[in-house]
Amino acid sequence: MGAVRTNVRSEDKAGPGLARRIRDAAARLFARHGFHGAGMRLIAEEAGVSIGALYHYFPSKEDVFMAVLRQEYDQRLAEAQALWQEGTSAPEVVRRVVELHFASLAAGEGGGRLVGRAWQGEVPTLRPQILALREEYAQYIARLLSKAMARGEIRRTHPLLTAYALLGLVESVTARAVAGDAVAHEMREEGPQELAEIAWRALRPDEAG
Amino acid sequence: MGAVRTNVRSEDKAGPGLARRIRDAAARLFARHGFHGAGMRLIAEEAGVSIGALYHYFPSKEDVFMAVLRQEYDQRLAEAQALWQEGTSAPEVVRRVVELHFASLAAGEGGGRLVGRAWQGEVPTLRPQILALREEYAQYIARLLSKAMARGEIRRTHPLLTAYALLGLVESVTARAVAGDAVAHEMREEGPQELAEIAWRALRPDEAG
Amino acid sequence: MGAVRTNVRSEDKAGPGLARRIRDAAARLFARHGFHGAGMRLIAEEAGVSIGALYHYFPSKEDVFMAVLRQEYDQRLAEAQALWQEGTSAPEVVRRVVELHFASLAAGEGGGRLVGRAWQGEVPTLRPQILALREEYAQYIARLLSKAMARGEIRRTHPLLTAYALLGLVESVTARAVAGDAVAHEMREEGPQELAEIAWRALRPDEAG
Amino acid sequence: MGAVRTNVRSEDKAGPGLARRIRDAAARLFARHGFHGAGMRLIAEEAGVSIGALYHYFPSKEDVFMAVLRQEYDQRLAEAQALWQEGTSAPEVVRRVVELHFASLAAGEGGGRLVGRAWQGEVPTLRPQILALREEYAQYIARLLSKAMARGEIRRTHPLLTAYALLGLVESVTARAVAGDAVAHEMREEGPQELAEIAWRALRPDEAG
DNA sequence: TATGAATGAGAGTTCATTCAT
DNA sequence: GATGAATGAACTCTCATTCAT
Repeated sequence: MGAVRTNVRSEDKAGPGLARRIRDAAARLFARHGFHGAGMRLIAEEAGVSIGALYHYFPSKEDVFMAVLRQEYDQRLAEAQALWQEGTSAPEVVRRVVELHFASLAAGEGGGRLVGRAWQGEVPTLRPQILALREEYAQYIARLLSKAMARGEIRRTHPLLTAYALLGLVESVTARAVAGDAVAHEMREEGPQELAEIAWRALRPDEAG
Repeated sequence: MGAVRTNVRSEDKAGPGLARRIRDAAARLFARHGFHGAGMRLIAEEAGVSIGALYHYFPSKEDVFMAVLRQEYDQRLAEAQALWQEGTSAPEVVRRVVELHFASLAAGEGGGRLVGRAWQGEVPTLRPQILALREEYAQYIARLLSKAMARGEIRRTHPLLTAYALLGLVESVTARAVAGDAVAHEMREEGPQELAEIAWRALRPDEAG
Repeated sequence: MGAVRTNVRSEDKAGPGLARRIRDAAARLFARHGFHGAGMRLIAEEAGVSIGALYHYFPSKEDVFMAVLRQEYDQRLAEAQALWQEGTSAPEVVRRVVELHFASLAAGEGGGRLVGRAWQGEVPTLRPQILALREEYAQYIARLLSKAMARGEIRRTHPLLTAYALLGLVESVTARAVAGDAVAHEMREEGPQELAEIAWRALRPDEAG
Repeated sequence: MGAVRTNVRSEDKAGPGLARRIRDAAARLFARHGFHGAGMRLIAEEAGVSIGALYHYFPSKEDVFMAVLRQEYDQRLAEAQALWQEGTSAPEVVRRVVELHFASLAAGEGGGRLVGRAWQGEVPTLRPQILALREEYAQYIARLLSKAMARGEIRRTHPLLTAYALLGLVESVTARAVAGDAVAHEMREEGPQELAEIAWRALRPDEAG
């Protein structure tokens, strides 16, 4: 600490100047080359700082990685929270969850891809923390599902399990959709609707009317 | 084709026994430590061969990795092929796809986890090949779905997209289910049924007589 | 001269208190971790000052080290000077030199060990200065020996050589005596007497009436 | 191991070619620059091998250092053992111990100086092992002293303590004697005789005839 | 005076790969 | 076929030091 203090007003974590620049640079490089492909030297260069500065703000490479990942999930959570609050109901909620997640994953170079990529393997040491991050996100969605179930708007399922299912559903398709071929293009077009449809059908209550 | 031929590969490729021993050792170590965590020295030791021998059978580490991955997918495909052929019908097919995939991923230490882990990231250089491997598997499932659609047993969707969705669905839940906590236990218990239910509801034809 | 003046240095050099605090902290850390084991950051923390302050008082780490060492030798000289002055005679002088040196080296954590440790190696750049410091101390003892020789109280030897011999004698045994085992305990008990005996026998005049 | 095997006939440890070359190069550099001053890169260059080779033979820098030190002590022990065996008696034994130790320390650049330098501090982690090495040497001398005591050729003292005293005596004077000035020259000339005289007087039995 | 963010050379170590045997 | 000694680029990380404030 100390490093991160300096002026407390901007965004959230990783403070003002350098720390943010480092984190953003790292996000790009981790997304592009993976954890092991992006060396500290490379990150420092991309951020335009010295290696020393890098270690001034983050105790280790793993900390840089986790900071990046945390920021990505925080952002995703914030976006998700911003979406409802009003009384939007069932099918709409599901559709929005799917579309939002899809959009944020498919979006370009940023750390977005990291989320779809890093939640397993890669850095064995970090696994518990990474899974915890993902769990936080999944649980937020699970809570939304629970409320909808309580209101009878979707059928009763295991909420957390269903949340993970929805995330995986979207991530898997997105991963295919970012490739460069014709099929990928097709998927980017139809993906959100098809997935929303799938999700909604999976969750809608039985039509026992 | 291609899909059906693949499980032959693992026979003729595996050489006189040494190649197979190496590949199996590598499968264990990659699954346990990831691509970068498992060094060539370690693999050689685990396989009980010299480094020289290792390089005699595989030109590079990446080749070892791809051989492992190919073998895993081949095995998965073979299992999938073994399941139907007879006239099993729609909900049953879906259920079996889900359960099989779930089982093979959740199964302990083996290369199973590799499949759920490596399809993204980790080794950027290998991405195209890894995605191609996954595509092959996805396309096999897509073909199954297409046939079912043709017979009117499930509703019409984008088959490949749907296949990816199903894979992601299962993988995501499995990844959570292999953790050690109570929730994980719960998911391992309920996972297959819940997921099969989700999948079937997502795919079943509209009940409009 | 020189020898007598030195213990004044530690007063005027130590500045307004901060310099002294730094030097004392450094003494502890150098003694505990060696020159390379004690970083400037660590010293600053132990002293409760900023790195900036540290560099305000000492141009470099080597200067901190030399200041510590100088202070240790000054203190040792001061103690030595305080001991005689009156007409204590030969065997007593020898005994006291040995005991004093032994005691100050064996004394716990303080900079004492530094003296027994740093007079060789560790920081090649500083060797000349460290040897000079040691020489000053040795020469003080050599002068004492010379006087005793002049009075015929001890036999004639090369005074400086003999002084070094006495220092080494004590340091070597002390170094062994600070270990934690039973032998070390034994040596701490018997060390001073045995060494004093050895030294006295080595130096006493031939008994030829 | 494996590396060290290859052809088992030469000297003792550190086998045939590279390992020996590395160790000798390291001995020179550690003696000249101290443990921290001699980097692995430098050692590799001095030995004319790659860094990889260096790590092929020694697991870590500390191992290189200990190998060097062990070799020095082994050599010293071997020399010591070679000297008597016949029935040389008391004053001669003492003189030889002193002279031998003096000679081997004063001898040029080799690892000789290391022994006089490294037995304290420098690498805190290695202290126990270094002290153990020194202890082994001291105990050998202590055994010689014990035998002489048993035969009544020298007076009864604490043998190990006395051994350490003798070593320190010589080392301290040697350290001064390797400097370049006139006094050093003087000490190199008179050192052995003066020290032998000191040692003999310290140890000879009381003349109670 | 006093601070601590910033620097960057250099540290020890790893590891995929080569090649003479 | 099979070995493993040898390579060296690249890695993460440390630390004495500087300097704008």
